[in-house]
Amino acid sequence: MEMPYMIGQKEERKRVDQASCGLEKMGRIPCCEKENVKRGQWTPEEDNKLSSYIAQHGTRNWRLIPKNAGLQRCGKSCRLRWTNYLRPDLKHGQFSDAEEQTIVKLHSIVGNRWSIIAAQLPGRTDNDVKNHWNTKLKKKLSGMGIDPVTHKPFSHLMAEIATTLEPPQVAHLAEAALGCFKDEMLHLLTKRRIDFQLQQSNASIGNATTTYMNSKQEEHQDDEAIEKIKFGLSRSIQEPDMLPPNKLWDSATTGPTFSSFSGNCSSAFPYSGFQYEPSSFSNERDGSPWNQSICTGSTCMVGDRQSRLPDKLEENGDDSRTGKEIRNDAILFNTDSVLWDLPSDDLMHPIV
DNA sequence: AAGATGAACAACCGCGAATAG
DNA sequence: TCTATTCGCGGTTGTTCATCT
Repeated sequence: MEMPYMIGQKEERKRVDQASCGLEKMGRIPCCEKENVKRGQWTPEEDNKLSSYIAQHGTRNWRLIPKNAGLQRCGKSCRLRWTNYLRPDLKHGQFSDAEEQTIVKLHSIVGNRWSIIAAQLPGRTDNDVKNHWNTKLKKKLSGMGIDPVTHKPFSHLMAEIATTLEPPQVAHLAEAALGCFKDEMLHLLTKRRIDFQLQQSNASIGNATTTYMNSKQEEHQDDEAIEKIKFGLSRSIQEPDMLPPNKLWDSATTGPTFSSFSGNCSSAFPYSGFQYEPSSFSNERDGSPWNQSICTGSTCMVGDRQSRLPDKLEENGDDSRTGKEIRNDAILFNTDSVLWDLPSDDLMHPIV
């Protein structure tokens, strides 16, 4: 399917991109002739040509494959079509609960290293995993109050930030947080995508925790939950001095606080048999659970580009981009900064 | 019924790593 | 060791279909 309008846009963007990064000057060689190359959706005829050619000759030289197979496609495009769609060993159905769990677990460890994650899921490609993460899993975690980048509860991140601020700034932060998250909370709750049930009798003192519920609730319960969340946030705003120095928004304050909103996720993830381990989020051995920097999580953004492996891994000769030099999966799954106890036996393939 | 919006998936792009010569 | 080429990865965009208003 030719899409001339799209090609026009892309060419323009490419021209701008190249100009901005000096590629024209450097004389970067295009991966294929742009003219006479078809783009967009593949037709069944093209799929057949490519599949039968690869069945006979294998995937030795992607640049030659389109020529030899009689396709007006870029070699790169052929490779992508083959690896993401035509390969006979691919699964095309929905992701199972177990697969989703594996993705979340591994993402908490290796970040956006989709190829590493996909390698543990037979029949799934990195593109599949990436799309599934971006369209579903990220939202699920966010809906649970968990930051999909660091895999920490939003409340913990806020508390960590707050430790660096003076009380008046903390109040402003809480106010901003209320403004930022209010609409999303209301949306999620009223849409019944997630239901939050505040722990009833003992929620007010001591053990204020919020439990993720799959069960349906009455409309007025949603409203009540929203009101409680608002109440807790308001208290945090109005009484920042009441908050203990190292445990901002802790359950010590009466009523549900921001941390109680998402603090206990062990029964929170909507997959059977799956437990998110909030206790791992804090390093409580030194008595100052909130002192670690935001970036001590196993997946944090470095610069503007990649999430990274735990330091121990990188020290271990890891190629931070491909992960091909990772040798010791015991380190990978036992480091303190890892959120999950994922035995290496669980892995389909050792991460190498 | 029609337009708007969102979700899911497919495909493209540039970049850096790996490899060949 | 250096250079050119190829490959694979992750980010991003585009398309299609479903649902909502």
